[in-house]
Amino acid sequence: MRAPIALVDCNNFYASCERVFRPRLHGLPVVVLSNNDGCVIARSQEAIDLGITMGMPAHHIPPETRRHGLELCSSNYELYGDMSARVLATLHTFTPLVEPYSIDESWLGFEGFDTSTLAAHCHDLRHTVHRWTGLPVSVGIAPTRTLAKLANRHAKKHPGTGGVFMLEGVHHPETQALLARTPVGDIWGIGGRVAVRLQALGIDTALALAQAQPSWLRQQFSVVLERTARELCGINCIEMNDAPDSRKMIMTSRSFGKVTSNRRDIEEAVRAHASNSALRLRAQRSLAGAVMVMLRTNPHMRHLSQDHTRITLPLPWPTDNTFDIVRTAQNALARLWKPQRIVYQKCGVQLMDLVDIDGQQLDVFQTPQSNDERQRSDHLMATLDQLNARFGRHTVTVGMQRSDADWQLRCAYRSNRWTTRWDELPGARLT
DNA sequence: TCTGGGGTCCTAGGACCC
DNA sequence: TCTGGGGTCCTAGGACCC
Repeated sequence: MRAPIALVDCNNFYASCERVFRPRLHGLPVVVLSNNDGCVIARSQEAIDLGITMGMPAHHIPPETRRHGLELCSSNYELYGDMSARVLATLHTFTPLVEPYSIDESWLGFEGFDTSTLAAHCHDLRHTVHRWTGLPVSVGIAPTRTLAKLANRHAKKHPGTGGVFMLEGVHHPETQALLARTPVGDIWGIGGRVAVRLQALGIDTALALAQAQPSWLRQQFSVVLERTARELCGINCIEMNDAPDSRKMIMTSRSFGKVTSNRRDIEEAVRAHASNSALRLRAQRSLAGAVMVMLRTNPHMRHLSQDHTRITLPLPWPTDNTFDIVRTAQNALARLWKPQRIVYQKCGVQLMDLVDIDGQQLDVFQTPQSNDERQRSDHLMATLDQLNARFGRHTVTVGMQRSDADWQLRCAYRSNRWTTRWDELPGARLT
């Protein structure tokens, strides 16, 4: 087969991260909750076995699971992000072609590798990642990404594989058998809606989808499904891209710790989200052309009046300046604000029309910013970022942003940020 | 009391133009 | 009776992913 693709995926990533520095959690059911301790977003195998499902609201977790030693964790993205970077660094020692896909998954390319020893190479990779980071991973190897996803699931499900599974050629009986066993809804790229429609047409396994006429799939569904079907046949439709493009939009949104109709609180949250989006914008060296502010009530509280509203305002010129972005976001909020008392649950600030900082182009209607202004702004932002990096994220903020306000997230069960904070480093006792 | 956040891509349909 | 047609751009919404 042509140069295969591997998918490396950390097993139960967030739950596994929680265990690395707290060995007593091994063997216990561990659950990681979303922001605001809202719902379940990760589970250890023991928690899965207790029937705790993905997305289950925290207050629906059956109380009897506590008897089994259930450990609840608030999400600790600082820890997960750092652990993810360690895994990535390890992967780079095994192949130059590494394309991060999500916080816990990467695609690996093996151009020029000897395929007869590739599986052994990946077993070595798996052991090394575990030794260097403490995290268990699974590896699926196949001619296309869609097949690598299937191979990875197989590796994870069957301990006999030792955590690494390489799909032989597409026409190999073993591959055909795997496709025949895979429900169509378990294929990467096929969600609930499309799965139901496919099943109604009698296509209920990966094998049936692979055997369907691509042009018919395109006509009945979309080019996306057509590509998926081709990938199942071993035809690569998604090229490797190890230099990921920068983001096309940047969004920061959070639920409030407590629902609120207090305008001052919401203004404060909007300032914080706008500042955070601007920081991420500078990190990827882009400028934004517009700001969108979104405000939403709690859709689960049907007895209260509902409001889901947003507005987009242009920035005076493409900018990464926190002050300009915060000011525009505040103006947007003022325009959105309704005089009736509405209880809001969430707000967000999205930066749009992003352009590369080095290749920016002005719109005919935009006021150019003088070089002088531009330099002053760059200098100010660099100083702001340095202070916040050195002394903590909230050292210098635009307007008031209290860290203990009601709108701030709840996170009652957060573990230490073991690897990124001096005052939270793990300790060892010598006996 | 209590139900996440951040992305991408595709498509349909409206506005507008000639 | 009978009211063009085709291209492009933009936006909103759907679907999916982790």
